[in-house]
Amino acid sequence: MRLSHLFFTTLRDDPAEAEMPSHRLLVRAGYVRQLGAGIYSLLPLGKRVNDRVEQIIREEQDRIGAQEMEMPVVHPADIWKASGRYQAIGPELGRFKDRNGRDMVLAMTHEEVVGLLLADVVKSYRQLPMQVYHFQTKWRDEPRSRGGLIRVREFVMKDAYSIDRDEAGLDRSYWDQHGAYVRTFERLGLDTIAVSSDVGMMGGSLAHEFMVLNPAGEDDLLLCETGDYAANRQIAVVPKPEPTAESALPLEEVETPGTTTIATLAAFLGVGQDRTAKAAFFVTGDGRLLTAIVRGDHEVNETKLVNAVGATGGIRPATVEEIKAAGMEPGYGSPIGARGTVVVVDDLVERSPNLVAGANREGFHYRNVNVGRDYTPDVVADITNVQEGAPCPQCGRPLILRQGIEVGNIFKLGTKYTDAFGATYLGEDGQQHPIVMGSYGIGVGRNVACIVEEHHDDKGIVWPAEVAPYAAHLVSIGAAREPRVQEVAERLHALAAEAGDRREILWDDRDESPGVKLTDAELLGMPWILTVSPRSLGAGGIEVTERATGERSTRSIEEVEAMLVNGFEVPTPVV
RNA sequence: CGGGGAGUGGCGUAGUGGCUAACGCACGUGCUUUGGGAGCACGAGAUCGUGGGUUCGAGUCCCACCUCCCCGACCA
Repeated sequence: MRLSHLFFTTLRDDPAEAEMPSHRLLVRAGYVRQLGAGIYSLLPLGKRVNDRVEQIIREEQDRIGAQEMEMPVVHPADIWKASGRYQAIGPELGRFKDRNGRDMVLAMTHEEVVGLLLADVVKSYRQLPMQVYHFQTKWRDEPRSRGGLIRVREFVMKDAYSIDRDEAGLDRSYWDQHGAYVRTFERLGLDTIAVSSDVGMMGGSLAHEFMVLNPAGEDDLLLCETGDYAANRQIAVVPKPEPTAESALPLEEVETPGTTTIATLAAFLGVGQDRTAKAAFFVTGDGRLLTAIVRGDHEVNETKLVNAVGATGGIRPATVEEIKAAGMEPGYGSPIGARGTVVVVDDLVERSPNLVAGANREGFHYRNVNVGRDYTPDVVADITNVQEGAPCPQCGRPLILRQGIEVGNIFKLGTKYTDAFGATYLGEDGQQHPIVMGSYGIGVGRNVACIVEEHHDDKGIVWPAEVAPYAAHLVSIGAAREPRVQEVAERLHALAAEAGDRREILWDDRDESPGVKLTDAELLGMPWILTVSPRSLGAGGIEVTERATGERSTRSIEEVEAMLVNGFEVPTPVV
């Protein structure tokens, strides 16, 4: 490809609104352009990287026997009503009406369509197991997109679905996908950690997220240095220390002016924060007021809270008015004397005697509050965040807290969607059985961004060879003075084009100064930079620079021709 | 949706009530230049986010709205 004809432009200045390196570099180097919040166009270079990433994902899906297909982006809303998600999911689900006034949906994912197809296609156990997948655009009207391609509203996802007879089959499919993911991310040049995760809106029984560690990541991960524990904080559970046994003391109201935070309260009373209980207030999608009680030195984990009370529509923080309407005083709140609220108590608080808690009166708290005696919980559950340094449940070493970006996930769905669509198969026993499903997602664009996050330097992008849009970047210098430069460049360019798509090179044939061309070559990030100039020809051929290391050497024209045809390096085969 | 910030040629910015809206980059033409973001000359390119208002006069002040970015609640 001749750069003079490539649909792109580079920017000398960093775009003002790009903060993450991947966003900044992909915009500056002319790979992507933004259309709106969380909506991006892929320019030709970006499209080629995207296609390379897709191809790697495709090869690893095919390797485990998954079959590629394609399902629509626009769905009749009926199928989402049938699964219950039309009602359960909020405004992030794109909805519109067609010309006949029928409710329609922009797909966020494709479990419903798969469930419906299974009911149609699968009749017998003889057809199972199977896996299908597709690359398709998803629309998720996120409350907030961010980080360039890291979190967008419209994106292409590889979503795969496993189709099994039973749990044992699902387990095999699940771990097949796990293996495929490990190989995929390795080939993409991404260091990932598989962490246990929440099943979220998908429903189901077991899930892992593949995470790339990145300080700008949106998920908090708890990791053990030995690698024997890795979990998303949303679901991480570690044993809690047993509170010291004490007999319950009489409830005592104390004046605690101006102590609306646990820190000020504990300091005022001269007790540890672990001897206090704090209340947090939320409202569920179906309008229930939740009063969550955790120890003062802990924080509420909203995912666990949602799961503890089965809040399908999610939760939001309660307003001051809502809290007061239940007879509680923000800043001095507790369930004591409250009414019309679901009291959810952390299991540690339930076991902890004689805590300080709010008196529901401005400026007052109670000492010696005991669960069961002074108020009655509706739900007792683990609803706290695991904190950094908590003991690893496997080996007891202190856990490390890191931020991660989710580049892929795998879910054991079970029969949620096949039940919804009556997808059953006739077993060997002559009976109908529900088909058991799993679902497996990888966000393509997010992976592109994460690759840049991991593979760049202060000059620009440094693509791993397998995903680079072109095999090499040819820079011709001084062609006006020396006709041979142009001849050699023409020949190399044509030779590479004939060698096939994966061998094609980008030739900067523009009439630009050497500085501009070399700087752009580094910004664009092809793994090899070939420089042809009167100087290089005088030295015996072509200067070959490895982008990642900066190592350069002069090779004869014949050597470079051989490289173009045979590849600069053989991609490491992944077993 | 809450909090913070920003909308001025393609990009980055200056301009905080007063003349024809300025600068750098990028872009076009010509000449020079050609191994690390070249030089000179000429040139094209802006409804200053939108609508209303205040004023003799608004990019600048006021109101409303829209959009984008960042921080929080959600997810590939």
